Amino acid sequence: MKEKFYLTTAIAYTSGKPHVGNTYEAILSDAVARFKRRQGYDVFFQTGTDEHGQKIEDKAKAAGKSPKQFVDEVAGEIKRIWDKMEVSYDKFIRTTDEDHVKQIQKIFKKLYEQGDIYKGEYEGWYCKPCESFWTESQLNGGKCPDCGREVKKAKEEAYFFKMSKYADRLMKYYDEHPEFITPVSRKNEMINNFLKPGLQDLCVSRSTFKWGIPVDFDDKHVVYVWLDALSNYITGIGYDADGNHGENYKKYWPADVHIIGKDIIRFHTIYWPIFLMALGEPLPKKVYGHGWLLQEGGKMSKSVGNVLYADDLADTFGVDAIRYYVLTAMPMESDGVISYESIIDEINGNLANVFGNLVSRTAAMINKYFGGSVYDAGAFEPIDQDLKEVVCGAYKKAAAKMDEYRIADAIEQVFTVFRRANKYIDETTPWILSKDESKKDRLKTVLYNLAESIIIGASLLNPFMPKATEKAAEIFGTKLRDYDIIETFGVNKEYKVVNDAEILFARIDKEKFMEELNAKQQANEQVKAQEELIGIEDFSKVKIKIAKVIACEKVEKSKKLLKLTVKIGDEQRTVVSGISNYYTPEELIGKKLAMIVNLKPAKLCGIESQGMIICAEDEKAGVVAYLSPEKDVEEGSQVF
RNA sequence: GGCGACGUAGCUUAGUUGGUUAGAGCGGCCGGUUCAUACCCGGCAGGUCGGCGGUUCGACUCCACCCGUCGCUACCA
Repeated sequence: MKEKFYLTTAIAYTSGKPHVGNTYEAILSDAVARFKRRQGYDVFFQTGTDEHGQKIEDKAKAAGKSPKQFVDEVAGEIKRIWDKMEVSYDKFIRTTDEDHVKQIQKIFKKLYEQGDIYKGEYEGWYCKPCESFWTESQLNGGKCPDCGREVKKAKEEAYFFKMSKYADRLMKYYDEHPEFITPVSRKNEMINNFLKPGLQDLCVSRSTFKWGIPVDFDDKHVVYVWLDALSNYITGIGYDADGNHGENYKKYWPADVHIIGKDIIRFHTIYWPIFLMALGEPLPKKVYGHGWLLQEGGKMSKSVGNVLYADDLADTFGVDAIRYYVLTAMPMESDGVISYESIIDEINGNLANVFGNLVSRTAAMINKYFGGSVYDAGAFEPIDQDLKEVVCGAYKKAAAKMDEYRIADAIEQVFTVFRRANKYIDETTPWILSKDESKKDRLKTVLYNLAESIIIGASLLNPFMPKATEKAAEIFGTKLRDYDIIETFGVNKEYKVVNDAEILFARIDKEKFMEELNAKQQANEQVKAQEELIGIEDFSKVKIKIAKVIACEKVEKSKKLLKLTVKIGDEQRTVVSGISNYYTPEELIGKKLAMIVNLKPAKLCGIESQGMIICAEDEKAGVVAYLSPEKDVEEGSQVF
């Protein structure tokens, strides 16, 4: 009987369209799922969407839609992208699914009835106008982060989960399963920051917004989104809080791995295991926290309009190329970087030149010398041995890397097959053999060895690039192999190659591409600039005046802040500005600079800031510069 | 502030319990080849393994300190 393997992605939050970095996780997980299937595991791969919470309620409202309407649209978009990227999930769960909702209510009730959840009082900082509770760390200079007004300590009724009760058991689980948190460096963060100081009980209900799963015995409250979201891993495969589990649950739980982003490791390695302990269910075997795929030259930002989306990139470069790229761009323990130039370099280098061209030249020779048909004619030469060893040895090396979730390294191992095969062509020089009638069998054997190497390599590459590798197999008139026979050379007895093999990966003219891209972006910016035109009445709301800095010092408690005392006409004000990385206090004293004077005051590190220095930022060069009048003007002069 | 990680060739990076000439890919330079998507193959470039000490017969790999970069520091997901 096949061994089971259950893996999941984190479910994607439906607050907006996922960028390529979010999509990376689905592709990564898919690569693992496909590799495991080739290895013969009975794989269940679950992904989906997390659709509740205040943020979504707010976003929907802003878009003039009902929350359900809103999440239907976004979830549809996410599913469409996953499908487009060939993510081969077995189940796509949505937290608005009826059976999920029902189970969450049952789970909440069960935990309440057994005393792990209790009713208490949530104490936080409350902003009355915004009707919002904030935590200490969310406050901005001691004030409401939304409106900047005063907040008050306030209490509200809420349900809490007794986290501390399970802390010792969790520690024990960490100790007994050293690979539970991967990379292990994250484990220390969890232990040192949370477990050692003592776990606080977690507030698991909300009553300040509605868009969530109602607590069925107390409908003022909705279930805290993380209890809702995390449980998808069991509800999606048929968990039942009453114990009448579905077949899939009995078969697949516990999960073999939860693949998640590094930002949510805490939820998956502390809260989730504790919820499971409380439910009396086994814990997942591993939580793998991957790094982030970042965009070159700073953050992706929707307002800047430089966000890369996987589906757009796939339209430009192809699904397989983007899958390959995002998988290889990620180092094991840190973040990866994505840029158009490096995508093109990878496509041209490894995909077109090494892999694609190998397929192309081999197919062409088989057609040219033998009319498209070739088999092992038995003309072995010692030089063949090394080729076969490299080709047949690649699986073990790649599989070892996959077991460590070092995907990029696994792919690198596969490429040694193609590199070795290219070298083999130079070593055996088929074009010279072809000129000697007596070497015909040798030539046939050489080309057969190449075809066989390509099929083995393509089979290994298949989990990462499903379509292109299948095409490669079609070119050689065969199918890709599962990994039980991947270490044997000579499985196929003969190859029949198609006549006009299509090019798997076209080379891209990088210079031309970048020029066209720049032209396109400039055009977009112009359009955008026009769209964002404002009237003079908008501008006149902002009062800018020239201020003279009469004193300046560093704010001790902070890294970035400077406290400035400025004179605007007869008035003296205190301003806090985050520019200490760019200016020393001495540099600023005596200077005249432009400042917004009618901004609502805000407390930063306990100091009230009564205005804002305006600065120009050159992100690329990392330069920040304040603006000052070109001629000397009296402080207090207005800027128009 | 507390805890932790990292800093290896122009770039991205491997380096397992310390041990002979520190590996690879990309880029660069030189040479070879023509089956192929101006591809492929070979060679070279020569990096004080962040800095300074220490332990050791011997350290990129262990310890201390310094410099730099980054992560986590709880109820927004």
